[in-house]
Amino acid sequence: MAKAEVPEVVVARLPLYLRALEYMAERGHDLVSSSALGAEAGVSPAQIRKDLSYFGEFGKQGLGYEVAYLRSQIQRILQLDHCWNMLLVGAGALGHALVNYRAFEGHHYRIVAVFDSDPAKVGQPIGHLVVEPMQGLCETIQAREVTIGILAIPAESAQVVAEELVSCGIRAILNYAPIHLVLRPGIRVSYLDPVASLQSMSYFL
Amino acid sequence: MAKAEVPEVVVARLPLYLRALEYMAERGHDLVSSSALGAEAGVSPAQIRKDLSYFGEFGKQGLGYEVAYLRSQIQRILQLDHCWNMLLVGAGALGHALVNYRAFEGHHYRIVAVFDSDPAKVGQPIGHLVVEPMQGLCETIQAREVTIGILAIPAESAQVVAEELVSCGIRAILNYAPIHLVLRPGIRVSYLDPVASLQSMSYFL
DNA sequence: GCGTGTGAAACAATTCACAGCG
DNA sequence: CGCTGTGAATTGTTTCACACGC
Repeated sequence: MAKAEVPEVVVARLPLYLRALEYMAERGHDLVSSSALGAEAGVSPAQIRKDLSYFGEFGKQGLGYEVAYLRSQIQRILQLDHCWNMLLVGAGALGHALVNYRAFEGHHYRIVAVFDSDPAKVGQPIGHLVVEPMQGLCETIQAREVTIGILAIPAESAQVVAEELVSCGIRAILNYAPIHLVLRPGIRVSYLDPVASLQSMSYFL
Repeated sequence: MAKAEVPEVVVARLPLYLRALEYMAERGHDLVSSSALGAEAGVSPAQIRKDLSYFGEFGKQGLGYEVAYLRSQIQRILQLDHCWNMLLVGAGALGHALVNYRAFEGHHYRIVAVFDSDPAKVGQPIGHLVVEPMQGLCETIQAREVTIGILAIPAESAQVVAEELVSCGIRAILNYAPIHLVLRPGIRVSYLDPVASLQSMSYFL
């Protein structure tokens, strides 16, 4: 079976499977069962099979899944067959870490420009890029076909900047600012807030 | 009603409410309704009321919630009334950003030591700390009552280091390495992987 | 009237268990 | 025989809707 409404949780797990498959490929595995993949990804075998069944039939009964094939199929489903251009707002310590983060390149994501509202930071080199002033935002987004914005700025300015990104054509935002963004429907936002993660763990300690 | 099994999703939302309450307090709000809080936190009013009802009755009928009171109650529930000592492993660009991240201090989390296996990095200053060699890990954890470990290291070494942390008494891990950690039950792990977040957004673009 | 707190209803996600195929 | 793919059963989560108190 293919198509139909795919729950978001299912989509959110596909990257975990992909990651696990990459490690198994490195280790030279050709075939993998849903149990083995589950052990590697931290998910139950039944869940893996159910999740994959939303998108098609990728396994061989009695054998398991071909690592290389399943990997390429998940990449296709997640639209990872081309490189995504991203733009970063915020040239602080986190911004530096993100520009220098190697895993983006290895996974077809590329930060093509860095912006900051602080005039003192504009012009400074950061990795292979140079910090640009906010005025150039829209032009860069449109000229370089940037679809994803990364916010590494304080919560105070995040909403305003996010709106600006969206008005320029950005369709997804990776938000490191600890604030909920209110944007028009259809715009995807992912939140990465270490404090929130820590706080929910604190409950269980 | 108090106690009973609280679902993890509920606990995971409390930090969002707390964050929203902090902003409302800054803006001078004394009272807030579940709808207003929901708008700020990106959650439905009914859900907020249901979530809070797992822990007690915090609101006033016809009025809403007292911002300061609800805030203090959620802090209490999440055990944020004392400071949590954390330890960081990995003195790369991300490690630097984390040590200099101001929001930790403002929320009763504190990185008390940084470790790295690279001899070239040991001894280097990073923020107000100095990078230490891995041998000192256990001693620091026990001497300084460190309960949370942060992994900002490559995936290859994350499992081994995580096991070491756990064997020294760490009870929660904030994991930036893109790999699923297998640890004994009771150890909490939060995963923060920007690539995984980006990949699941890519599906919808 | 307004907004909380909460059972009951609706909906969603996960696990079970087994037919079917290599 | 082993392991996938999948309906059915179970379990979990969210929304509804209304009694109750301010």
